[in-house]
Amino acid sequence: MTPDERRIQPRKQPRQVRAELTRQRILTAAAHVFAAHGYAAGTTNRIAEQAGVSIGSLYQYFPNKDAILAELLTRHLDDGAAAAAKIRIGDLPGPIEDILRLLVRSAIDSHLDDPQLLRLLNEQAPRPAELLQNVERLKRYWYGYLQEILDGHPEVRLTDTATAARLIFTTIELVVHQLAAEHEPVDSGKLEHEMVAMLTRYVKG
Amino acid sequence: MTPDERRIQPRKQPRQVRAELTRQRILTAAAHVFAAHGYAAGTTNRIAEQAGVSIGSLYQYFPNKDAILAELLTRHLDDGAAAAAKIRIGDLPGPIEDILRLLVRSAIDSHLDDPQLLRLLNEQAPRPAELLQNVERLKRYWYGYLQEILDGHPEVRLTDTATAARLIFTTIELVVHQLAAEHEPVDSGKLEHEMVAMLTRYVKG
DNA sequence: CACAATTATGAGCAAATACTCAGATCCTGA
DNA sequence: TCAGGATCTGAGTATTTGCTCATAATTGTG
Repeated sequence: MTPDERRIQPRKQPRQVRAELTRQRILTAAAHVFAAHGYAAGTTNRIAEQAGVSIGSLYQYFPNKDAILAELLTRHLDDGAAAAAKIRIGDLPGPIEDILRLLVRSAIDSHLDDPQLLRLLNEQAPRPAELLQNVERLKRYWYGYLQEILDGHPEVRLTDTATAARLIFTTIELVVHQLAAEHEPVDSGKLEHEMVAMLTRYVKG
Repeated sequence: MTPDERRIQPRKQPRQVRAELTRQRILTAAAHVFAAHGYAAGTTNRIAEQAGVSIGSLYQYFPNKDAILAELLTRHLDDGAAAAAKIRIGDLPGPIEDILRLLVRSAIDSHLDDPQLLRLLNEQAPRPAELLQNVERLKRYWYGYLQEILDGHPEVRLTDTATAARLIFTTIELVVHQLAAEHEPVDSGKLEHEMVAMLTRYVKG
């Protein structure tokens, strides 16, 4: 076990239901606290308190504060991967607009429940190297996947599909996060409509 | 002087050149340190050290850590306002593509020098209320300004120009930041080209 | 030069906070 | 039922860090 892993791996595997419940309560509480106070001000004691659990219990399942955030981030990444897999199923051509709409909607859906937290994960988290690699890997996967779609779709008229793929992915990710978390959030229907319009017109040339 | 102001106002006005130099060195150092370590881990002592100045001197010109970041953010906002003003001068119609290119290029330019720091300012900074209002105000200004352009330009075919303005502004801001700061930054020429293409096709319907 | 104002210094304080550990409590299997 | 393992507790520790203040050095001025 490398020192880096030790920073993230759970200290103890829960063996009773009670323990697993505690773990979940801690994670839920952490999500709330981080979203409300930010990472630095989201203290471990505060998390424990919000979870209705002693600080000692918290450290029985998470070796340090980073690990808690890491777990939250991992979950989000898994969700992203699942979304990617789901979309791949409906791979058969179909209008490019529909594909883009799927992507946009999936982003909106997965970030509508707790936009504050997701922005935090995306931006404010001090990520250990191992996790950064995961993020990087998933992002690369998406870039490649998107480029494949663009390259293979008859409606698409783009020369630089590599740059386009990065642009599209980043636009969806960031803009949805931002506009959904803003002081006066945009109507998600309008957002979807305009965003899909923008991307569709873009790729169709 | 309200307590809120006291948190931001410089403690002392420099009266000798030496003092102004010190102030500048502190700000430059802070930009480096914040960009390299993030806000929380960018300690005041580290900033002072990087500036080659004692910690006491730092606190002679900045009442607290937030004030340093606030100054950096204010500068950035001022740059943004200046860019807006400059663009307004060339207001006369012209192809919408040129206008959009101006916006995109201005964003790229202003964030190419220190993308790390600028992302930080945008996202990670714990902002005192007063500053948040400034950010909010400038953003609103941009939204309104962009919508005006869209509404008044003959080439533009959009129904929901309000949402479109928010979408365009946010896209430019965030995507430029992100892609310029990414592990393998995009070529800024390509980025400009694709981004302008996307926005232009969008607004032209 | 003298002397006051300005600027610089940095050891150290107070507060915050991540994290530990020795012991109490609870659960389960035989 | 009950022993032993699993889980929980929370006061306390070690460390970090924003910030102060008494003192020293430097600069402008008459």
